[in-house]
Amino acid sequence: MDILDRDGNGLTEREFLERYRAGDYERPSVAVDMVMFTVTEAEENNYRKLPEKELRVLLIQRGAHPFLGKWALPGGFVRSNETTEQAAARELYEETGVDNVYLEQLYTFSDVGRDPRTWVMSCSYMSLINSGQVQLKAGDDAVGAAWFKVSYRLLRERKELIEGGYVKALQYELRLSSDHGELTAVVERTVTATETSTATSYTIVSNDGLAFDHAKIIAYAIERLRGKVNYTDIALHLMPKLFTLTELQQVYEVILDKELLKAAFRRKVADLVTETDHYTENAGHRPSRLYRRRLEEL
Amino acid sequence: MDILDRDGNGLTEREFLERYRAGDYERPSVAVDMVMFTVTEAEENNYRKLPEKELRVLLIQRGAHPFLGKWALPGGFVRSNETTEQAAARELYEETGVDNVYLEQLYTFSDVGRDPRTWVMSCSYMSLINSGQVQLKAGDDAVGAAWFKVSYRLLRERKELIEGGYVKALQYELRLSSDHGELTAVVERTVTATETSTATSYTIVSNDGLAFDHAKIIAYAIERLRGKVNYTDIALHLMPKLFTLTELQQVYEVILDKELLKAAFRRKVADLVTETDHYTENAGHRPSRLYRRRLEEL
DNA sequence: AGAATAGTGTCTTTTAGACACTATAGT
DNA sequence: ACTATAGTGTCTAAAAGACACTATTCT
Repeated sequence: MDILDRDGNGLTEREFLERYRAGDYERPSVAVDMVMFTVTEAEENNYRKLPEKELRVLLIQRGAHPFLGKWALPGGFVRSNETTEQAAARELYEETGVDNVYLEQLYTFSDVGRDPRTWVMSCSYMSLINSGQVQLKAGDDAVGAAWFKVSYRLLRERKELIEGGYVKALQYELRLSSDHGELTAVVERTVTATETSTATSYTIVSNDGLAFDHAKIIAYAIERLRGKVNYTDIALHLMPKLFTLTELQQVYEVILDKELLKAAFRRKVADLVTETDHYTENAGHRPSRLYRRRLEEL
Repeated sequence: MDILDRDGNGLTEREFLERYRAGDYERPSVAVDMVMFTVTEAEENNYRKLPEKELRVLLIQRGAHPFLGKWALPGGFVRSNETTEQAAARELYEETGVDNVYLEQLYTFSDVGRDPRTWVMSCSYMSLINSGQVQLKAGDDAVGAAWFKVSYRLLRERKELIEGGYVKALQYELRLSSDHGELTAVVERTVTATETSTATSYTIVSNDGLAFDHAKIIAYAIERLRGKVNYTDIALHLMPKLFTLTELQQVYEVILDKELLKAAFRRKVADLVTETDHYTENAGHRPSRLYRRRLEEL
């Protein structure tokens, strides 16, 4: 054994690890919180009109303190024999029974006091579930879970010059609605730029009905989703196996909260999809070709 | 007090919290690991030639087990009265004496066994420090810290069709060099796409000289940096207060490891910078206008 | 003078935006 | 026949790529 492998106490790594005892300093609990998105269709009474798409997020009504009765993101604590990713997949499966869906780590929230019980950090994940994979049990009150329709809009914009830089504060209104009522929160994203730094922080300005700092996490997830929609095929994970280009466009529109031009949209997604020989039937208009997500690489 | 505010045990939230005792389930330690980038200039013997820029990352040689003698990212444990962000800023200041620099959370790594001592998650941060802010003490062996030149290149690419999808594996060679020698690692990014999901994972294929899973963290940071350079002003945080457009272009080139066209580059960064009335002097050629980062919003 | 970089003009190619036109099943 | 959507063609505007040309200082 080389002398260089021994530390200041003359121990080898193996000896060191055998003797190692975790210190007594305080450790946080680490939870995963899941922002699970799906897209659903509103009912449409006109037989030939297409139903409108809605972006929805799953929330669970808390049956215990703290935030008793408030709505929270599904989540749970990470166990010592799993990664945060595995914990997220586990929670996802327990909550919705779905497996093998798009899952992406978002951000680790660690504000002091974000959980009134004890020191808890939240490692948040976003998952995209296609509407076919999970059946929405409307009014399934038993489990206290519901899919809330998402609206996230710029409310106010403030720009201020400070010494050697500027502060830009954007307030967004987050509105979540379901049969169980409507939850509203205002989340502010503040960008502080100085000579040498740029820092972005999120704060909850007002919050009616959401537990913990979950308004912030949902806002962060929506922003990530909106950002990625434009340069990845992420939105395709929200589609069923077969879909029309108009349906896909509707999903883009509901995510971005913005209307898109048909011709330009079709050019843009052309190489994200593969056409099939199937068509829609029994609509009150010209049938539409069905596509699927392109899996062969370009 | 409304009856609805009481939980199954008849407790109000205040009563619940007063009685709350953290459970005995195991908790992880949470560390922050800092990927600190800066750009330095190589010496140039020809008086009229511009010195080449180099992207560098700060590493610390471990003086204790585990990974005794290996190089690691600076970092430390998060304390219960601070956020991960504050812990990151604290580590940054302790390590380099700089303050008020660009800081961005990257990803939380939680692989089981990533730290042989105990259960440790790493919340990683990237910081960009302008070369003027921190003086590189070359050969300052006392603290066991050194700035390593970064090279990160695609080594191998493998694509494979699997049942209902494909797997794409990209191997990158990470090469870090300084007066203290050269460290090399190969990191693989694997994208697994199926009908309903797309998952990306990183693995360390080989590793010579880096501690823990830090090769993975550095690779992740470089990819984030490369991605953001194209659509944000992030690279400007690596510049001194005054700089020429050619210097800025060199920084872009060293980050992207790719040559850029001058005219196109200047158009692209035009509204990220503000021109000043100052010029470089005593170069063996035409003087160059100096710019600073644009802080007034567009 | 000549080396080396600074800075601009302009042509081409690509991409995005805008909008109009044609096509077609189903009641 | 008419409604509502499907799908394409084409013009324009903006952005990116390519390259050549002129400008300027210091040794």
